[in-house]
Amino acid sequence: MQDNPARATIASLAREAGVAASTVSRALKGDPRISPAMRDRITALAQAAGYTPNALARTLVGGRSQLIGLVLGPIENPIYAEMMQAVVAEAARRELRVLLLHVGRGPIEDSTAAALLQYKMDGCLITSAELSSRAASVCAANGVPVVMVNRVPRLHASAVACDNRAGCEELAAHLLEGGHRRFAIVTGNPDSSNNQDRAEGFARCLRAAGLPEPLLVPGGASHAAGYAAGSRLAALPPDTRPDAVFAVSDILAMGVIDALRAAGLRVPEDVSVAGFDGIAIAAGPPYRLTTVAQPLAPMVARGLDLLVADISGARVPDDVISLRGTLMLRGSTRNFI
Amino acid sequence: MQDNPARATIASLAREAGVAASTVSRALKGDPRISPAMRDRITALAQAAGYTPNALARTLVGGRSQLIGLVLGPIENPIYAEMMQAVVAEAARRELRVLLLHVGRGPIEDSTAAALLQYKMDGCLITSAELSSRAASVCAANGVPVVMVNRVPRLHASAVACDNRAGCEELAAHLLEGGHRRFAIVTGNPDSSNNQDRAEGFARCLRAAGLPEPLLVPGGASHAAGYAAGSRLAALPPDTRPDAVFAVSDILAMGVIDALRAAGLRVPEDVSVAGFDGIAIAAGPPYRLTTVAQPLAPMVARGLDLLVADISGARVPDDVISLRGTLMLRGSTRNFI
DNA sequence: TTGAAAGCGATACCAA
DNA sequence: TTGGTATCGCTTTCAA
Repeated sequence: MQDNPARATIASLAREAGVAASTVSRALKGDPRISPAMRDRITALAQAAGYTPNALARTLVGGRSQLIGLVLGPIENPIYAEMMQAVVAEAARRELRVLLLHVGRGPIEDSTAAALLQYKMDGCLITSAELSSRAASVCAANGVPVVMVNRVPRLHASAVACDNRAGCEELAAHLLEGGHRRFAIVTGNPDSSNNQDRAEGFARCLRAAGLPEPLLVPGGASHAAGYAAGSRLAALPPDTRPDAVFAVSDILAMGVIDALRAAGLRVPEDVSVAGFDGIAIAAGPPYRLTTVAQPLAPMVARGLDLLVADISGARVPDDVISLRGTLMLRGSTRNFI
Repeated sequence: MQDNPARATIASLAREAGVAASTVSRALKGDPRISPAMRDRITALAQAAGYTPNALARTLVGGRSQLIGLVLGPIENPIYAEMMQAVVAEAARRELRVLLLHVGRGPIEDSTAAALLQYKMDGCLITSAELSSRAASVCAANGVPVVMVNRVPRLHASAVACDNRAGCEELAAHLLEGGHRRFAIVTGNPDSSNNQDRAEGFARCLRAAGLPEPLLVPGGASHAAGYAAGSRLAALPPDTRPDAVFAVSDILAMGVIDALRAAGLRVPEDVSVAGFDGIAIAAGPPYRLTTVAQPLAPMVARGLDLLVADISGARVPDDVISLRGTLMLRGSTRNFI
């Protein structure tokens, strides 16, 4: 079924049908002022010839490219892979193609950022918690619409993120009700707004409940960082050891749990551990992690809607959308009471 | 720094410089037969105007689009996220852009497959172990070069994969030397050539060593599947329980370990467990998984080289490249002797 | 309802 | 060394 020999084009179809190219173009996109007979004839011809429109030529004329760029966070954290999957699915639903711009840490290379302009991408989705982002500034400088997912907006841009505050409140309330009184918070990278919000939001709830300041343990963004933090916690004298640990991300929490257990402590019997994100791998054994699950698909969907709106010229005034996460009560935390 | 107001084009630069468009085009790409003076002048102008070439128009003329499609396997397995990162990095190095075609299980939607043609992608990289692949047949039917990474070729296409056989031999030899005699193999999805090769390759070594057939436990492609398999192993009467388990992928092996431990067995003291892939998350505690690490970056690099060669018309006769993995001896296996 | 022609941005060929 | 022009595939006025 080889048909390399010159793909069919509007022109070739027009020749074959003995009509003008414009007629073919119209017929193919269901222009109302084309006779049904003509439309059917052309459609059949196109079908037979295996015609595929050239999206590039179409874009050149002045239309949209239907291409969006995607900047992805560090893949050590499975949340980004899950996010990517959601993006691909939701984008496909909107007939958008996803161009991978950058993955992981480190500044986006100039050439990659340039691609954004060169390929006339309609917009850009930035799903990274890291603050820095060359792509963002390139977009801003060139009027390319941007939407941030999973982070607060920098520069001016719309954003959709999980409601960190509400999530932390629910989680904190649950742990407090469960009888926990000595808390530790394993923090994330300081350049991530999410991490800061979550640590701060959680701490605020403890204060509101009249508890002393929680122990702050510096973490990071990986299992290893969580493990290190967990080791430090495990090394604490039993009487100062927390009875509940909140790690600002699931991947961190997994590391914490592993370290605690490696040190002979039981989770949740000796220490409760909770996270934030809702990644799949942490749901089952051996973690059964209590966490706040981010509504990934809805977040991405809203983000794309915002992007599409912005692309369409609807001057959305830099919306910032916050979606509620879902508290997932699982086996890594317990009730003392 | 807004400069939406009509981006600079070759034509606008030509007008500004008072020369022909063709001159600008040549000057910008360092055509040898353009006067240094002219080149400098135009380059400066372009710089000042913030000129960015329109890759779409360039492609339309007949050149390559520098766009390649990427079909990614199920993201439950971290190996695919790591692979994606390698692809983005290696592609960038070759000035190629990566269009995300499909992620995870399920047939690639028609619209996505169509994008392959519509956007004039130069080629396609398929990094999935699953056999089915709509993208592959679309490519084959339309003469779009394809290279498979991490799977053997179907249809005709080049491929680069890890040498499953050699890896399994090394691993098996190590475990045999360590004194293990009763083996179990946790298999993967039957539609994955890698999984079959690995299970078969490992079993062959055992036979060669004069051991009885290993216990075959059906697994899958997820931690959960591994956990289920591990649970079945743990439930075996102690005298029939294997002293070494080989899971055909790391993510499976992790599940196996978790299940064994949950059942009160110690790894590696009671049972050794080894995997295949070399994913980052399994390297550290609590798994410290002994495994065969796939040379991801080299695999992807070779894959792209093959693809680029094919695109350039060098009729490579469907190469199949096999790269050696690296045996990583870690704490999940032990030596009895 | 259909046709003809202009043009999107860049390249390449043929002249000069 | 530089200029003009055709062309890639498609859309979109403007006519007919």
